[in-house]
Amino acid sequence: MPSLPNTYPPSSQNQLLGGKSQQQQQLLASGKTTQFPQFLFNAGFCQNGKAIGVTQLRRVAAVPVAKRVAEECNVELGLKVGYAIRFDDFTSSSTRIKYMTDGLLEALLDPLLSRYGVILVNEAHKRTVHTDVLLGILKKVRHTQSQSILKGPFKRGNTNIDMSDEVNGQRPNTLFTLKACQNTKLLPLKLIIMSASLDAKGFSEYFGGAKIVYVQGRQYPVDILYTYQPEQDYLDATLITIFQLIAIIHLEEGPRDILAFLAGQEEIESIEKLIHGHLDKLPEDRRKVITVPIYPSLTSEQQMNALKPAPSGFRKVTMTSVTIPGIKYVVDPGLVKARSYNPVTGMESLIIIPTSKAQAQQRSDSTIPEVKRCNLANVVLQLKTLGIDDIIGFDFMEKPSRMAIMKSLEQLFLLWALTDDYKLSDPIGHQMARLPLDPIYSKAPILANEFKCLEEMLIVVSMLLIESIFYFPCVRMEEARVARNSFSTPDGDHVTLVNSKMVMSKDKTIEKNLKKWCIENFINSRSLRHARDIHSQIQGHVQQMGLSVSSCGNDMLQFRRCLTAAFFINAAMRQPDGMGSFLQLKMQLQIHPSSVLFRSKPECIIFNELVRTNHNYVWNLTGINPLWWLPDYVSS
DNA sequence: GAGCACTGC
Repeated sequence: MPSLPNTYPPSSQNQLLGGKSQQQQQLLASGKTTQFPQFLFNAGFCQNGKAIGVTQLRRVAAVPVAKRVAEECNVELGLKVGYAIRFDDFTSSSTRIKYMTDGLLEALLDPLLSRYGVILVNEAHKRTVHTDVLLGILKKVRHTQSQSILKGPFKRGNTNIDMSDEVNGQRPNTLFTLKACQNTKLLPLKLIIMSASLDAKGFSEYFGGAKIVYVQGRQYPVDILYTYQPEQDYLDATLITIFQLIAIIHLEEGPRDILAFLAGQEEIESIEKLIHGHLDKLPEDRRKVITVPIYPSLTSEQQMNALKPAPSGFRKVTMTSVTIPGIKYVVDPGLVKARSYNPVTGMESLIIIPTSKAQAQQRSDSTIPEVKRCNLANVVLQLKTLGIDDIIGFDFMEKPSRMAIMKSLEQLFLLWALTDDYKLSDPIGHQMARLPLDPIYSKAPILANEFKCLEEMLIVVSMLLIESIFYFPCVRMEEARVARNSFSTPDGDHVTLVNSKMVMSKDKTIEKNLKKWCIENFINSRSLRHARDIHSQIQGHVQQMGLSVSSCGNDMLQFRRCLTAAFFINAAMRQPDGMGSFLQLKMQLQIHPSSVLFRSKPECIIFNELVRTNHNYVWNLTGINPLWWLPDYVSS
């Protein structure tokens, strides 16, 4: 182990990567998001009543950006400038600049996007699933349009921002209907793909050699210092760098906080111990350092406390796995934990990988697009809804593996969302596609409607979609366990979630002192808000679909049968040496210690989470009677 | 006997 610096100035041998914060990056990006659409509008791209569509990755970005542009244009929001995000459409027939989240597949309503003259795809380099699907659809729209335009009386547009042309020799589009545009007067849709320059070539090639325009961004002065080579023990290297920085900033005026990016709670707790271990060896006057851990499972109050300034004379070292604004020194070992999905086993695991920034700078390739590393069931369902049946033949910018596509088709088929010939089923497939959930969760309320336990299922689905509402601080673990046990039942985790339903129903006696009640019961109030939000959204949807939110009362046997029918894909039987699963999974599973069924020995279970960390752990599980699993039994 | 962090439809 290299020795820690005790003298000024410290050696620069072990400086790790320091970078600009996400907030700064957003500032850099804001000009093109707010100004560019206005330039296009002023240049006449909204003639003939056409609109400019601008995609955003996040709901929270779409709304304020639209507000700001409306202000700049001196118009009321919702008129010339508007936004559309799921559950919230703030546009009108006069809207000409429309901000929207990229997952909003407008093509559902209008396969040729004929209302739009220009579509700006923002932050395409992030390569979210939605971006990739959107690009594929836009390419298809362009192709379909060009086919009809070539036949029609209109010439192609030839302005200097035309960034897309069709690939020569592409086979004719047979999937998108041409009916909508036959005999109509169409000008070609302009596509502008905004991306970090490293990836521009890939997008250009995908759109048949589209023109690339480079825009110089305004840079914040950020010094980036690297280690000479990758560190074997990155925790140790991080520790050394933190103490080097403490030594440097001792001489400086102004803010003295240090932020260390770490991959997760475990690493944060380790480094905190290491820091204190080292501080104990230093002379009294150099021990004025406070350490502040921040990770997602802390409550928001604890996270807010962590952001308070350090006492005068103290240096503060914040160790985090989440982004925090206003920090001057950043130590970033460049590693994150990421979910990875194995389509063969259906297994997700948490792996530590280099951050995309480090990847992008060290090699010429960029991050693996999300579409190549996630469960595609939802993507396939959405594409089927758009009438795109040939998923294997869909022109993704980067194709997911055939195995991954087949696996999602199989899953959708098992959920009865697809018919025997892999077409969207009616009504189940169509109903499932209307719910903004992964297919396994969108099927659950539909089944629960038949089992007359939709009220219970809505609570469970909302709770399964969020981080747990039960909060377990290390120091008061036993008290927290007692609090959770007041809801728990030997039926399993799902029924335990149902038992906590009073927090969802906004019980008046609890609501009055909600904050106090949450603290006393070790409930994370932020998670609770999140769950309530999702609950009311899904409830609104299923009611619109005509399902009745009825309750099975105390009949938890009935509810467990329904859970079995909904989540039968994830079932496992107890083996002599632990939990071994059947169906497509052939691996040893263990019940996660956070489950109420940890230590109990159910014969047969269904579960919602399977993640490989130290073991293959399942959680959110319910013990079932294997007979319920049989198809005849489930459907009767 | 243990929990990566972000989104979106």
